Amino acid sequence: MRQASETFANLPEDKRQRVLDAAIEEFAEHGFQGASMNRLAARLAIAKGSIFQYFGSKEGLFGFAFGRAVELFKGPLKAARERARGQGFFEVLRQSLLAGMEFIAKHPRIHRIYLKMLHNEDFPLRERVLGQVRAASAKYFRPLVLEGIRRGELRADLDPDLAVYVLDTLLDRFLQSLAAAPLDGGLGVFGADRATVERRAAELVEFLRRGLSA
Amino acid sequence: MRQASETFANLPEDKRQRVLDAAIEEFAEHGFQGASMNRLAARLAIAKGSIFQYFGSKEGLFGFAFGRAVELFKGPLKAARERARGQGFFEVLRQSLLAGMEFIAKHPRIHRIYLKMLHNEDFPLRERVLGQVRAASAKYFRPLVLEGIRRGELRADLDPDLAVYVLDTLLDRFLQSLAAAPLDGGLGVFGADRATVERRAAELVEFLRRGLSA
DNA sequence: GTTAGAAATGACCGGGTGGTCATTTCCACT
DNA sequence: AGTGGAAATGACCACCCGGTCATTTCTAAC
Repeated sequence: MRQASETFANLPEDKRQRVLDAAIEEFAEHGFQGASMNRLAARLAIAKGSIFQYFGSKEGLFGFAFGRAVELFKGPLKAARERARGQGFFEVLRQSLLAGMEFIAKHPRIHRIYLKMLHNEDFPLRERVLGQVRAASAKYFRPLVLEGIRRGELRADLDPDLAVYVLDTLLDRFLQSLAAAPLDGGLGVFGADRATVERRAAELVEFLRRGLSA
Repeated sequence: MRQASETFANLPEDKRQRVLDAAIEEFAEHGFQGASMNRLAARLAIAKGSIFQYFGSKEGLFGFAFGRAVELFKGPLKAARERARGQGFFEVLRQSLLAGMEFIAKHPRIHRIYLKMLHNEDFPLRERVLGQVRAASAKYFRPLVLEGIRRGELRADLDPDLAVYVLDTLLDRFLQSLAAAPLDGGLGVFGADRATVERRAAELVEFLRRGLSA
């Protein structure tokens, strides 16, 4: 996370929050390149000069606002693993999906920025942020898979690399389906109510448990 | 596909191709919003006015160039299905992955535009193009799954909707991994040589065939 | 009421944007 | 060589961008 000026640090808490919220919204709607500092200032009904006084530049604002936002992601995932402790591989999987859903439901704009960042090369910090996300995912799933094999829940000759990749892929894309209609496929989870999505998540996990082949 | 002016239609074939190629490259590198008509004109070493004479607007250019590009996608997929005819569900799957790889290897910039379009709302024709892609995917996979069940290759109680979704997800994302390092996971296919990628593709299909559970 | 320092302001800057159009260049046909 | 219409041109337009900074406004201590 980049640092903001002392001026910003001295601001009252609610104003700071208002500014960061509006910034996240602007970046979520328009991406980094498309975001407009003029529009942001107008939205906030404060002078553009103030924003530059706080963060120095558009890039500085993004770094600060997004850096603060990703901090929010760490809690829920740990909680999910706690919740499902000792209930087996596939239950941990299901709980992780639910945790992801919950985070997205609570912070949809952060997720949208992440999605835009995936294929938009001109976001600042892109390499670092995406690298961290992927590394965190691998660090999360790999022990899970190894433990699953050890306990006999998963096939002994499973390729862990491939298994981690498939899990990461399916879960990440399932969460993408919640936010982007074209990725929904025939699943019907885009914009669906919570119960429907939870049911589909459980079905997906069940699907993985049973495998494909006859 | 939008239409270009008669002026453009009258141009010699090689110049038309040069213009469209450069346009695809510009959009692939910078997205729709970020693409610059000035830069494009400079690249082509022709006057900006000419481009506007041909296509009327930036949006018109994109519609025409991209519309022509997606036409190229239809052939290889049909060929893949032909090639694997009668060799079973999973062989068709493998051949389809190879066809996707081949297309991306031959037209990487078209694929990049598609990827950018996934999460960038301001592309013209976005809804229509992405909807068509998803529909084509479903239309391709669904009979494959149903046939697989009928022939006893796939579990009889498989949920076809979910199966189609998983196949679409995994294959699409595998192809994304070829083009975007952060999506590679631990797989090692980003930027890898053809043999490596083919091996990984075969492993992925094998993984699907055998399933996860013990 | 005065004052000092922090915070807010918005006119202004250079530069890039998509788009226009009067003018020039080109070329095939007589 | 002359000519008519198609094609190419690039100066120009209004607008918006990220960023600057001299000036004004606010606030709190005395």
